[in-house]
Amino acid sequence: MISSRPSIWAQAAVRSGYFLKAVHARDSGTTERVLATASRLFYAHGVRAVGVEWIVQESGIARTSLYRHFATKDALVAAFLEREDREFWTQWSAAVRAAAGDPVRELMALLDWIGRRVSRNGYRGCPQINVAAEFSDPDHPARKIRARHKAAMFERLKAIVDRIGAGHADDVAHQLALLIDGAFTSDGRLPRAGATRILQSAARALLGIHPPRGAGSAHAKDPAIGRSPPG
Amino acid sequence: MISSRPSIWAQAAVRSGYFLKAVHARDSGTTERVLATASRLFYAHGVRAVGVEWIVQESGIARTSLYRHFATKDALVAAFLEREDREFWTQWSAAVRAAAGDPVRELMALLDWIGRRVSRNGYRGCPQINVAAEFSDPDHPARKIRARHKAAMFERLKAIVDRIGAGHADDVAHQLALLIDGAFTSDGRLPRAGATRILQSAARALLGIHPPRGAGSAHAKDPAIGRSPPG
DNA sequence: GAATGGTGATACCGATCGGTAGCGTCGTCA
DNA sequence: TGACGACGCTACCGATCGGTATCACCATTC
Repeated sequence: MISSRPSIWAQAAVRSGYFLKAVHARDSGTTERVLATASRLFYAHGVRAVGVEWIVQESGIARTSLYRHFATKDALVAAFLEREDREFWTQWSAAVRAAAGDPVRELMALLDWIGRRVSRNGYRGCPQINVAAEFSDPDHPARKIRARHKAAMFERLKAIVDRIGAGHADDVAHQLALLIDGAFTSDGRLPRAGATRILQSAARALLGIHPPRGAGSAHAKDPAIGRSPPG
Repeated sequence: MISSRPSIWAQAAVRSGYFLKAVHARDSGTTERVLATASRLFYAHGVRAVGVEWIVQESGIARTSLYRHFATKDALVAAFLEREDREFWTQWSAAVRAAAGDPVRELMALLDWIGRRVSRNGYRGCPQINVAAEFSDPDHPARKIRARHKAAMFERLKAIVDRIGAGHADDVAHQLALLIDGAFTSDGRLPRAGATRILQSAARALLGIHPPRGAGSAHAKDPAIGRSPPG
């Protein structure tokens, strides 16, 4: 591989959701099986470290069937990231919902969720960041999905900061995004069970909010939402 | 590649600086040529995306010579990260030196340097983070070098925060590290020429420091230090 | 002038890469 | 019962992977 991958993504990606082949009517969970296995391996080991044969072995689906559902390995990679993106926002929304109405509490609930997320066993960072770093072509689907994902995160943070009414909302939203992306790449460096505290107190400082008079850490009331996938 | 790489790093790495073969007396810059080329390609495209043949072509050094200086490709990867580590701290120290004595000004100078660093053309994130993400084996040299690098960064930040005398020094140091790692992965999302402002104002908020009365952004006086490599 | 040692060129190794062809099987539906 | 579609299996493709063996060349050193 002497040169970087050519920019053929743009044309091809136009069709049905980043190369995902049309799902056939009688499909019985094969697409899901392949995608679930590939997602797990891609996240745990990195995209380029996982060969198609490995996915075939682990999923129990035939190589030929895999290629009936995903035109190329890159299509599988794109589907992985799209799926992570969807699940991430689902959980984000759920975290916020518990505190809906009060933007400060929403933000705290969000950071509590992220703090727990990055402290999980097997957490290996944000898949969007990790995978995008493996490809240098700016037109590669992974790069585009990451860009969209991170732009969406900024917009959501910006909306919360706007509702809180702090000054320099753009800068503060960027600062919150830096904190969160930093947490994603922290790789277990944050103290055990301290990630949430560190994130929340940082956010309060950035927003100029004094911590509640009583207890030290002020968690969101609702500790639920603790499902799995990475982010 | 069905299974992850075996953990053979530990034993082998004992010898001379992560696999780097003994440099021969009459060596005339060949090691440097290879390492410089490999570093550039690894950083720009990712380690697994760059084959040895590519490095051979770009460097103009024979494949056999390359393997006389580096026992394996992984040795080259480790040497790349070690070198990035050294250059990073050299520049870090230089950035701090301009404001030596006043820890707040040191921190501001540091963040100014980082803000400019991540805004450079061709900046593609922190090589330690990027490369470590490509390997799942915790014993891989890349993982260990990253861990050491990031631990060192925390310690340096902690020392500055201690000198400033803010409360919760550990938490604040972690928060600064999150900001910086977040900036490293920001991939051009921060506003043009605004990275430094955003980092510095965040740091002041975290430290409870009011911005200087006069101008809005309060850069470190000394805009020098602008050399190249990534971080 | 011989020994030494770093270099380059070529040719090769086995393994794995992403991806495909061909064929047989089985379940569903008309 | 026959067509159809999803699937598994085997075997294969050319390309590239990381790494090595061999040998000739050339500069330095004694």
